[in-house]
Amino acid sequence: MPGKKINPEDWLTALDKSGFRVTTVQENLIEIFSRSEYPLSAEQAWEIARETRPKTGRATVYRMIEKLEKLGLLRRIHGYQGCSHFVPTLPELMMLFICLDCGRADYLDSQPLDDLIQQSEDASGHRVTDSRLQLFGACVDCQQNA
Amino acid sequence: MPGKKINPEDWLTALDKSGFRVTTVQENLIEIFSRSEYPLSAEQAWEIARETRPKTGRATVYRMIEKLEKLGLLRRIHGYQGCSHFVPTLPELMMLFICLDCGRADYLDSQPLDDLIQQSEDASGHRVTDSRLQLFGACVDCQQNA
DNA sequence: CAGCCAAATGATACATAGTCTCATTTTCAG
DNA sequence: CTGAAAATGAGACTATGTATCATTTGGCTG
Repeated sequence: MPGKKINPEDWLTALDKSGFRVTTVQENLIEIFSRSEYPLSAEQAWEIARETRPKTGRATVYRMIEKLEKLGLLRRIHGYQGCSHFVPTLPELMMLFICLDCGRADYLDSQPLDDLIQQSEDASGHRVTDSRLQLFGACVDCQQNA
Repeated sequence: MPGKKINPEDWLTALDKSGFRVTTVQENLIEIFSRSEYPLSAEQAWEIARETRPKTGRATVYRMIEKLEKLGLLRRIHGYQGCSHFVPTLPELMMLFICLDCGRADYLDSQPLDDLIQQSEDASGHRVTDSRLQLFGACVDCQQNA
């Protein structure tokens, strides 16, 4: 379902270019986030990280997430229940669909959202500088298996 | 800016009709939520509640919010930073704009959002059962004062 | 390649947000 | 008015996230 792939190498390059040091912890965490088909919470990422590097500290994971978010590589999403899960940012602006059955995230074309925002700005007079849209429901696969 | 008003009496009636008991704590909290122009967090509501009823318990506020949410009177929104603020639900479906300067919430017509969702369903094949959209930026008033 | 310094890390204390429990109080039907 | 059920308040507890600081690490310098 994800369709789009992220290359961990690119993330490490981006870190390096931004003046940050490239460490083994970071390689590990980047690997985890970029490979996951599901939005991960910080705690989930920490758990997975300790499978291969048991001494990984909790704070490191949070710091890393913050860093990746600032670099625009990771994007915070607001799940149906929880509020802090993360998915890799795609080069194109996209909006997210989350399947309530299998939990997977699917990226959708955001052009319609851009149009909607434009429309709302015109109608209300407010200036919109940021937006959060997430759609929830049953994905194509889960509809068939139901 | 809010434009729409909520009548506390209606909320109490709704509680009563649903078989819940009507208490003074609830009256107080309903008053607080229905009067506020700003989305309130549970902690904020608790703080305000204790101004007039110092002994109000924290758990009571959380329980009350849960109840009002289940009755569809209160709606959880995801602020720009925080993730759990609440606004009164309006009879019509509406989407929210939050001003990043003054913090106020404005309700916008949600028809365009319905159309967008329909469009996304058709394009992706997923079935959308719920959505969260919030717009952030500068409201009309704050743009003028800038 | 050895040494140095700043960045990154891990451990842990702390902070914040929210839940659970239970004894006491309140509501309201009879 | 009275009793049962619901609601409440106090505080212990959990989960999630942040701050501090001594130690380790990466990678540049000579």
